[in-house]
Amino acid sequence: MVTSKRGSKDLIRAINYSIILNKIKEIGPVSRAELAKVTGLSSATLTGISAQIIADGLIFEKEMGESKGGRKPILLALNPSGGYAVGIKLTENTLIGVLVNFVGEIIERYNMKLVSKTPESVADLIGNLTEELIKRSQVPKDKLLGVGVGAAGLVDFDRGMLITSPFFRWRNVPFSQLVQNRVGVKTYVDNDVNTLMVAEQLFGAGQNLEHFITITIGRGLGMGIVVNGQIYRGVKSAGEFGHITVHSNGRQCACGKRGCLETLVSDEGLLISGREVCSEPVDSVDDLLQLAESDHNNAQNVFAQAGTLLGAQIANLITVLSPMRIIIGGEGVRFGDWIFKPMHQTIKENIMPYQGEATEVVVEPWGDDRWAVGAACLVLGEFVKSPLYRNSSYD
Amino acid sequence: MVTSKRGSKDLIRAINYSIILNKIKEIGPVSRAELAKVTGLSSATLTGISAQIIADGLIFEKEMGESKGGRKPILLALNPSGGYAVGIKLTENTLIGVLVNFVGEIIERYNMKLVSKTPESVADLIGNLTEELIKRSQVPKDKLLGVGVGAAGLVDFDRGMLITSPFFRWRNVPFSQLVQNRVGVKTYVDNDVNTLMVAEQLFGAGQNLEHFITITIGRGLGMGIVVNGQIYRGVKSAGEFGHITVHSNGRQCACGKRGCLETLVSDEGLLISGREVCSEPVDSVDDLLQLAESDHNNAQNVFAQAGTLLGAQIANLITVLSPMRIIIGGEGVRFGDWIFKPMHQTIKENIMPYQGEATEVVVEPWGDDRWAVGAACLVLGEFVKSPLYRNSSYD
DNA sequence: AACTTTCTTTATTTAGTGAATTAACTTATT
DNA sequence: AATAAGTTAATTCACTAAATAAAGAAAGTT
Repeated sequence: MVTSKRGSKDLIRAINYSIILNKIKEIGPVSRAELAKVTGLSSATLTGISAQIIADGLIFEKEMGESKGGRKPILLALNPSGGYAVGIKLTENTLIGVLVNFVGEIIERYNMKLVSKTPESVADLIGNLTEELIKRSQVPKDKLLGVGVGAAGLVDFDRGMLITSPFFRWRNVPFSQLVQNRVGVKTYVDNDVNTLMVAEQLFGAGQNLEHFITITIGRGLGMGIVVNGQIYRGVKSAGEFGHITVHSNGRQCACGKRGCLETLVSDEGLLISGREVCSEPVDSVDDLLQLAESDHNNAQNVFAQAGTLLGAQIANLITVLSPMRIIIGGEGVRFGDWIFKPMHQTIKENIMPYQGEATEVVVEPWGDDRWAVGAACLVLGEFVKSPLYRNSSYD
Repeated sequence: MVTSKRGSKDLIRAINYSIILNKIKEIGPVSRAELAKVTGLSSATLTGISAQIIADGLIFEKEMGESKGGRKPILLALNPSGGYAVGIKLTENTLIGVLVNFVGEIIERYNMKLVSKTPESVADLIGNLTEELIKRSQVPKDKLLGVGVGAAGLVDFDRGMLITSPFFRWRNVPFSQLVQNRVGVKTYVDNDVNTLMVAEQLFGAGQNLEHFITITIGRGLGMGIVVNGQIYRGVKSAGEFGHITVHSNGRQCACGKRGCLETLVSDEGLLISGREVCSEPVDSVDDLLQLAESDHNNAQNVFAQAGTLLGAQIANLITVLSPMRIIIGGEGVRFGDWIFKPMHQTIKENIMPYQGEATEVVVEPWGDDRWAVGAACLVLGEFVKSPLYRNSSYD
């Protein structure tokens, strides 16, 4: 009723191209014959389209398979060096950069300190960082498929606009355009949680899931939603999970409201709670974590209460959205059982008996370059995504 | 990444057929030339496909338009008598039936009392009701496009299964198949909130909205979600809004949990709350409503508190999902400002300053046959829906 | 009579398909 | 071991159908 991408030969091609590419990613290495079987396409079509994807460099004839009593199958697989993407996480003072290959493996890492914080100078520095990554990795420049940038704040992905940016006080900056002008390749900008989610979707715990949710715990409390294999963005930035109201007269939040979940479950929220109940000096959440691990009861309770609150809200999320999986990530993953044990317990107590059990809640191990890898996956995603969900046209 | 409907000539045709049919529904009566312009299809294609839709009886050449300095345009419009659908709402003791035309207008109404409550006898009675509706309306039988059934409880739409049914204690009943065998036309079964939502989507406040949410207040507290123009169902029945936990030690709910929103905001919830605070006899929510309207302070507070609770949860919903619109319907709409004024107030106080304002919350006027009309719209929706979102295949 | 706008017809292009063909094996038989 | 028969994989080819551009017909206005 809303979709209006019109049917054309190019669309057919693009759809089938994408189906085949995705199946190879999913079950490859795999023969053309097998692909024809699982996709329902004819073997003739498979010959044609696979030739095209090979010409595009995205897949290659990797090896011969075992014979099943006849000619040996030629197994097709994603070509790791078929293309590369640069991913950059924008933080308050630093650009964290990675260069990944077509299967999401990190080839090169490099960070740069921000000196000036105007949009132009940050875009320029991203250009420098991109060039540095390419130089160090010795990847041919024309194999760079694009640059992805992940940033905190409200982002209009389709227009590549940073609507608000907490660190820089920018407003409605057409950032992807700025970067694209500098680097000369297609550039995507998205909210950092969404970048992380795309990484999970392509190469992580979100693979082949129609619906899943990602929640990140760290400086803030973020959330991303995938519905029918595509990121759901709502009219204006869906997924502001951290700004759910849990206490109508709670702590003041930076968003302007009071009692947001984030004022209790986030680095700063935990820190404040910790200082309220600990007589020891608590300079950071890591201090608080240390206290908890050295058997400090009040510190443990701070994490436990945060976990309980988080669990209650996640349970409600499950009740309303019934996702296949909820993936928890972010720097806060290091709080471990102190927070996640009570969280799981509370989820269990608050979901519906039959309906809620269908959702799996997993805490993913965390690595510091995850944000940046996610940003790079924005680029890769555009190649793997179904054309129906893509912004770019093809006719 | 998930979608796998393969590209074929039939798919192109089906997509463009659907685009044109929808555009005519949206902006018709409209000329072929204008349709070509807004859809991006060639005029030749428009000639071909419009001829086909006319042959199918779904549109017709309604009238001539004004000349703009050349040949007068022939305006195409949906054909109200292009097809008819029967919609049935399953309640505890009664079948509420309507027959609607292709543009959703009610042609005939009829109800039947349930005598036996086995799946087979209910399916049989639906057959009788369908035949009665057709007889009375004098609609030619071959113009009946299908039968839609709306039921409370958990429904597996794709399989047409009633997983659980609160009124009848059925379990995993393949109900659409049972009815289809009896009536001989395509039959769809869905949760009643979803049927209502499809009606809003096709002919009501949800037209041309990519994302919106429907909330129904009545015997229960239901919710439906439309994302990208399609109903979002989750893994297991998304939208159990009534079973969000609001008080961890609250009232016992029929679902097995405690403190569900529904135990406070629903006919029964209001009734219990009313009895707790009113000395007068309160036999039904309508008694309570009467008391409120005759200036009974405690009764008014019962509604106000329910409205506040509801508003707080809707605000959180907006924060997380950022839908374009939230449509509130159901029998509870008659509580009017007693409940909706505090609801709106609380929503306002609890949404995020910038993000939340993008969502509009509307209370729709209620009619008793809405449920049944919605069920009929399940059938019509299958004709208007984009083939990409449809279950049925076409090759 | 000249111009416009709407709609249809015609020839062309192109993507998928089934059937036939070629390629490259394994297995049974002599 | 040599050969034939059978299998599976991949490609080639003729065919079909849907969109399209371009040309033409229809029906107006100026």
